[in-house]
Amino acid sequence: MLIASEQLEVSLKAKLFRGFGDPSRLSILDALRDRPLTVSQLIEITGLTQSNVSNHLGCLKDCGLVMAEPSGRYVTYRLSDDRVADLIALAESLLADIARGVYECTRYESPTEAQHGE
Amino acid sequence: MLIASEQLEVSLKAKLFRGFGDPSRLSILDALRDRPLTVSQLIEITGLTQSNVSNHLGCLKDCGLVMAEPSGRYVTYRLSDDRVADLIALAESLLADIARGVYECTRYESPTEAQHGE
DNA sequence: GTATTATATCATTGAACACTGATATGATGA
DNA sequence: TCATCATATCAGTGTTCAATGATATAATAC
Repeated sequence: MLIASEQLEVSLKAKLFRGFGDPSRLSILDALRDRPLTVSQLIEITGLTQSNVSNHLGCLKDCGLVMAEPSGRYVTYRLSDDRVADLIALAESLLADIARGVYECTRYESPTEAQHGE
Repeated sequence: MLIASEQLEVSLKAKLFRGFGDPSRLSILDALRDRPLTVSQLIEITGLTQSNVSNHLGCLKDCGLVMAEPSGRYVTYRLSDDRVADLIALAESLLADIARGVYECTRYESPTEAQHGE
């Protein structure tokens, strides 16, 4: 049985993973792997709305996954640590081998979407 | 702007991360880092209910993160790939440096819990 | 056979949270 | 000053999904 301090650590780790666990946030992080980008650039690359991007960036910044650097009217965001990119790369590598399984992991989804599996 | 196939890949990656993004699932994966365990052992270690553990194991198995090995009345689970443990280890390493930020990433949480911030 | 143990499944419920739209802030230029 | 541009914030809404409780399955023991 886990003790309190362990639960807190697990909870923190889970929260960190959830930072990567949303398609919008992940596409933002993904874009920032190549180079730092302004909010406008992120909006164009991801195709998300301005407020949506801004909300997610706020979360990612609070979580320490990205850093903001304002200059004039623009704010440039970059990954705060190389390990953020490493985590995504490692996940990609893992995913390459288990993609089918993840794709079919639809037990919590709507019946309609679950039909996509083979 | 992301094209369809890229969105699908991002969506898959996000889903993979969400496998790690719940405290219950993460504590199960965490426990399995040391050694394979039966469902009963996981129930005892994590303190979760039987149906809860079983539900999460089902998801983790569908997603390819763990493997099940039935023997008699027992089912032993193990991590399906070393990179699953690697991902957790990398996240721990990253978390060690940005723990404060993640802890205070409360923008989507209740006002009471948000008070923890500085 | 019945009882018990180990695990899985399923429907329901409630909370977390992603998205939208409106508005606010803050910088630049006329 | 006012207008515009880039970004941030916030309230409202809808969806996702974790947790629970009940039930089902399947193996062992009696």
